This record gives sequence, structure tokens and C-alpha cells, in this order.
Amino acid sequence: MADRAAKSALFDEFARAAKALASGRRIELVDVLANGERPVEALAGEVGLSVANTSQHLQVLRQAGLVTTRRQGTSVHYRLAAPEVFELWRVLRTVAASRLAEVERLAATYLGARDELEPVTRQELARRLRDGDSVLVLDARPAAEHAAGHLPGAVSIPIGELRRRLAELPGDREVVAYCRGPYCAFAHKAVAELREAGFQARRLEGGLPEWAAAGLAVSHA
Amino acid sequence: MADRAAKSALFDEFARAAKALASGRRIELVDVLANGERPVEALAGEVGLSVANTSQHLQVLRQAGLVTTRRQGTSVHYRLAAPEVFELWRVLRTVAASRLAEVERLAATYLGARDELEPVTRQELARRLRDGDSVLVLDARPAAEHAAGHLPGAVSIPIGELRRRLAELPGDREVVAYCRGPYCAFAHKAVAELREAGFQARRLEGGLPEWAAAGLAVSHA
DNA sequence: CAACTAATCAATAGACTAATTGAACAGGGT
DNA sequence: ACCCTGTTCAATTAGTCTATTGATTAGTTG
Repeated sequence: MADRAAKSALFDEFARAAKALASGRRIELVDVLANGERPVEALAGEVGLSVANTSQHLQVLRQAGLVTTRRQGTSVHYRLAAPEVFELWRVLRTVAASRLAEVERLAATYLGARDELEPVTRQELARRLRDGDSVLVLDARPAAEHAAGHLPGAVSIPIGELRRRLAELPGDREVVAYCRGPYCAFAHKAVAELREAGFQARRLEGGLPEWAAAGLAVSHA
Repeated sequence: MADRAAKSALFDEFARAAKALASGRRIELVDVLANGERPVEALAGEVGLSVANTSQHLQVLRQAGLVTTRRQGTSVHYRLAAPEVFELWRVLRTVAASRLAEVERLAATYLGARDELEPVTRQELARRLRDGDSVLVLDARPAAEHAAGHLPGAVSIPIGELRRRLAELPGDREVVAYCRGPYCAFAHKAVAELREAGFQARRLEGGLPEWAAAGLAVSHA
């Protein structure tokens, strides 16, 4: 039947969207973009590729409808085309993490001995913030991502600046650090550095995108 | 930093799972498998490929952890490795459908003038079944999929047999037909044939997997 | 045990695809 | 005009992907 051709074409189109995510670099880009829009040059820096190459990857994502752009002056800002795109990435990593032992192993390599310490759940942190509990929330992401949205009351200290800005932190409050998500190393590193310096510190489960997706308050101030 | 290599390896691993879905034929396989386990030969028939080729595609899915197998006698039955795999396919098609105009166009080509008639919502059908409302639920999928699980009280009439089995249907009850999901043509065709024959017929929104994922009762009797 | 069935494997042809780089180009800002 | 940021192009290199064929393994049946 002619149906076969039509059906194939339709499912190939779905495959196109999957193909856009069939590259580690493009997934990294989506992971960063889940934290807010960024211009190409910044994205290139984040994933460690040339601007030209990053631009190519972004075109692939755009043609698959996963990201859109906004021109501001001379720069072009990319962002996820819809919240479902983050959802797609979230489900993808869930499936991969639960099905591929390899992911577990590589995550441990990259993030360090994972979960040596239980992370703080979103629910718990939300409750403590609501109750005015004494806790310092630390945003370990780059300043631009903090500016695009962050946890209420969070202090922005990009991971690279943490060591020389330790003095800014009060020693008597527990620190809860967060970053881009479960596969971002910033918060892990921050916690390690803080504990080494004698602070009481823990990591938040997930990152800002997960916090926002859970419907919790995001501050833009 | 050495971090880059570790990070790349980790995200490449996520990409592996996406790559498994980066083929229209493999997505078709997942779509069928969401309706219950099937042996290789049956799957080959469904997607219109040779058994050997189908087996190859299934290996790709298995290595990505999306499906698992069970040997029964001489045949090997494949099934989705976890409910999240269906969820992944569901989100993927949602993203693709809302972002790619092309999908809309191709879906119309394959399924025919889509939604000439509003489909019955799951909620509405569930209520009518609960209330003992007069409705005939018709399962247009192959008998094997019906056997693997179906809507409560549904009558199994595979689309290919419908025309010569019209006499079995009572003329005084509305017929609600369903199949594998929103991109399966069986229910569309069934409704067209039924209406042509003078029946009052509508399509259920989504198919069995969506019904099950919504937590509604699935009968195996 | 031989014959048979279902599925997988191995090898391969052929056709594409993908990632990347550097240079040229375009749009907007100063 | 000239600079900046991105995009596009052309070219290179290195695969990858699909589908096919024929051989092979695992399990069943007479």
C-alpha cells in the first residue's frame, strides 16, 4: 500500500527531532539553554567548541524546532523553543540513567564520588525557605544564568570565583549549592570546596530547571 | 581540563539513547511495542522490513536499553524495558508535533483529513463505561495486541477484518474505535468504514498505551 | 537424531552523514 | 567606514547507516 510510504515519512519526521539530540554536544547545549537564553559566543565557551561549529549545531537544533532565536543588537540569543524541550531532555536522561550502567559509571567519573552526601530535596529547601529557616542558597552557575532566573534569595558565586570569595559567606549558616542540573559539576565542586574550607554545605537535588519545572518560585530580581 | 573529556563522554552516552530513536523504523517498533510484547517476526511484519533487518534494529534499541527480550520456545519476545520508554516516545512526538509543521502535514497525509470529527476523550469514555452507558468499544489493532491488554469490554476486530464483520455490530449503539495511538491509522480507518456503513462511530483520543499511562483500567481477560 | 523454525550474526555494498575548520559574508552598532 | 557577532560556504576527513545475503545458533518436534 501507499500507506507505507506515508507512514515512513511521518515517523522519519519524528526521528528528525531525535536525531537533533543524537549528539553529546547538542545535548550539552540544551542543558545550558534550560537555564536561560544565551548568545552563541557564550554557548561556544560553555561547550568548548568554536563559534562556527557551535553555530552549526545550533542550526541543527533550530531546524528540529527545539530552539528559537532572538536578535538583540549584534548578538543572537538562543533559547529552548518550549518547556517540553526541557521535558524531553529530562525524560531522555532518566531513561538513559536507569537503563545504561555506563551512564552511572561515567557520571561518577565526571561528578566525583556521587552522593557521598544526600542532596537536599527541592521540597525540603522550599519548606525551609518558606519557614525563614537559616540557610544560604548558593548559585554556582555563571553570572549570566543567575541573571536569567534563580532561586529566591540565592547568592551568585560562579564556581570559578568561589575560592577567593569564601570570606563573603557567613560561617554559621548551612550552605545549599545548586547549578544547572543533576549532570552539572558546579554544585558538586562548590560543596567539596566549601566543606574543605570548614563550611557545612550540601547540594540541592537537580538544578534550576528542575526547580522551575516543579512549579517552585523563580526570582529574576 | 580533563573534565571536558569526562563530560563529553557522559553526554555522548545520553546521545546514544537518543540515537536509538533517530530512525523512523525504530520509532515505529517502539510504537508497536508500547502495545505489548511481540516476537521478531510479528514486528518485522508490522514495520515492513525483513526479519534480519528488524532484528538489527532491535539490537540497536536493546543496546540503548530501551527494550528487553524474553525467550519463549523458539521465538524471542521483545518489550519496552520500562514505562519511561513510552514516556520518552510520547514526549518526543509531542515536541515534534508542536514544533515541526512538517509533522502536521505528513500526519494529515497518512491519517487522512484529521479530526474531521472530534475524538472522544479518555475521560469521557471512562465515565461512560463507568456509568454503563450504551457504547461499543472497538479495538482495531491486530489480535495479538488485543490479547496483550485492551480496554475493558472492548471487542477485537482488526482493521483488516472489519468490512466483512460489520454484521456482528449492533446498529443501535455508538461505536468508539481505538488503536495504538495518535499516529496509528487503524482507528481512523475503522471510523471511516463504519460511518460509510451507516454506523455512528467516533475515534478515541490516543490509543491503548495512552489509556494505560493515564492510569485507566486495562483488561487482560 | 534429523529436520525444522525463529532469530541472530557476520560481512558487505553503497549511499550518505557528520563534525570540524577557516575564510568569506551579512547585519547591526558606533 | 569600521568593528563585532554570527552565519554560511567549501572542503576535508572520517565515519555511520541501512538493508541484504548467507551462514549459524538455540530451541522444538517428529
